[in-house]
Amino acid sequence: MTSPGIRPVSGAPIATPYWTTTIPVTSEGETSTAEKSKEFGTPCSKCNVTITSDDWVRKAHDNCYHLNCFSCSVCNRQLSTGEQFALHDNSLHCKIHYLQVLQGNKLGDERLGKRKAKRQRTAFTEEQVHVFQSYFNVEQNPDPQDLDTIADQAGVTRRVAQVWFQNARSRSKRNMQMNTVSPVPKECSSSEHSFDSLDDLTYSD
Amino acid sequence: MTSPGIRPVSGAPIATPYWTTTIPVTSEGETSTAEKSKEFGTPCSKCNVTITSDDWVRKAHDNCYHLNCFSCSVCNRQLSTGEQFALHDNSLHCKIHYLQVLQGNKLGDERLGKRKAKRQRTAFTEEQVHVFQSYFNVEQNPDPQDLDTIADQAGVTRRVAQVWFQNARSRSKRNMQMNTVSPVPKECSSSEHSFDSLDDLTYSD
DNA sequence: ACCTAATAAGGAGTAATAAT
DNA sequence: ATTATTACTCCTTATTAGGT
Repeated sequence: MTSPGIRPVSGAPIATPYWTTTIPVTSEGETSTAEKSKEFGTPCSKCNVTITSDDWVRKAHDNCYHLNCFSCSVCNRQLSTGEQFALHDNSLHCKIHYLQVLQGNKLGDERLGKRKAKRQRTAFTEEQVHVFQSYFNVEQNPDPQDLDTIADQAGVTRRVAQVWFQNARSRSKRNMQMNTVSPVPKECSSSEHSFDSLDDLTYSD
Repeated sequence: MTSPGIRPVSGAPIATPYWTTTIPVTSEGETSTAEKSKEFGTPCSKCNVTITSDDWVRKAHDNCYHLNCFSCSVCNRQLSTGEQFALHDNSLHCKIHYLQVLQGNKLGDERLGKRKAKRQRTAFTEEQVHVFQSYFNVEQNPDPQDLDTIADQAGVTRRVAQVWFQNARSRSKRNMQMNTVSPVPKECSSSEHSFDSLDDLTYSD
C-alpha cells in the first residue's frame, strides 16, 4: 500500500507545522483493524469528545482525532489517508490553506474551494451535562481554577466549559424571569397546561 | 470500456468549464472496486455530505461527487460514464444545458428534457427491518449514539436509520390514534367498545 | 391502489459567536 | 462578564414519489 512516510516541509517559515502525510493511527506502521481501540479514552483534539474503542482515529504530533474530526480548520474538508497537511497554531490545515497562511493570503478562498466553514457544535453526553449541572447547582460562576477542574472532569476544554456556564447562567436567568413575570398577560386560559419542564434531567441508568 | 480521455473544449468562451467525459474516480487509471474508498472523508461537492468508504464517486476538476450527485444542475439528469459534461460556476452541466448557458438561453428547459431529479428509495431487507423493529420495540426514540449503532448494525447510513425511526414513530402514532379515537364519527353506537388504550404496541416477533 | 422511504416545512433546544 | 444572535441538530407533521 503506497505508503507514505513522514516528510518535513523544506524551509517552512513558521515554527510548529510541518508537512506530513496523513496516516491512520492504526497503521502506525502496519496494522489495520485490530488497533482501533488503541487511543480510546483520550479526548479528540478537535471536538474534545472522548474517543471510544469503536472510533477510528488519526494522529498528528501528539494530537489524536476522530476520523471525521481530522479536517482542515479553514475549509473543513476532511483529510484522507496519504494527503498532506500541516499543524499550525494547533489547528489542522490542508495543504492549500496552509500555504495560504504562509502567504498571509486570505483571498481567493472561493476559488480554492472553501466551503461553508461549518461551525461545529459539541454534543455533550448526559454525563458531561451532569458534571456541569452539579457544579452549577453549587456555583453558577466558578472561578477560572474551578473551571479548569470542571472542564477536566467533563473532558472538554476550558473554553467549552466556560461557554456552557455562560449559556447556563443566561438560561437560568431567562427561566427565572419567565416564571416571575406573569407568563400569561391575558388570562389563565387553560389550567391544564403545566409547564413542568426542567427537571427531567435524570435518565435511567 | 470505450474509454475516454480528457478533452478540453476548444475555444470555450467561458473560463472555468471545459468538456470532458465523465469517468469514475475509481478508474483514475486503473482499479475498480477496491479503490472505492479512496476519496472517503471529503464532502460531496454537490450535497456536501461526507463521502464514506462505501460510496461510489465521480470527480470533476477538484470536485468529488457521490455517483448520484453527479448530475446536471439544470435538468438533474445523472450523468453516466463516457458522457460529456462541463463545470460552469462550479455546477455540473450536461452538454445540452451547458450549450444553452453559452447561448444565454434559459428558455426551453421543458423541451430540453428537464426532469425531476428522481429520488432514490432504499429497499430494506427483512433482516434490516427486523433490526430496526426490535430496537424500536425497546426505544422509539434512540439517541444519536444508539442510532449510529443501529445504522451500523443494519448496514445503512445513519440518515436512513433516522428516517426509518421517524416514519416508524409517525406510523405508530397514527395507528394508535386510529385505534383510540372512535372510528365512528357519528355516534358512539356501541357501548361495547372498551377503550383499553395503549398497549397494543408490541408487534409479533 | 396500496405501503412506505424520502423530502420538506416548521419548531424547539442550545452550543457557539458576535456585540456590548 | 452579559446579552443577543446565529446556526446546528434534533424533532414532528404533511407531502411526494418509488415499487410491488
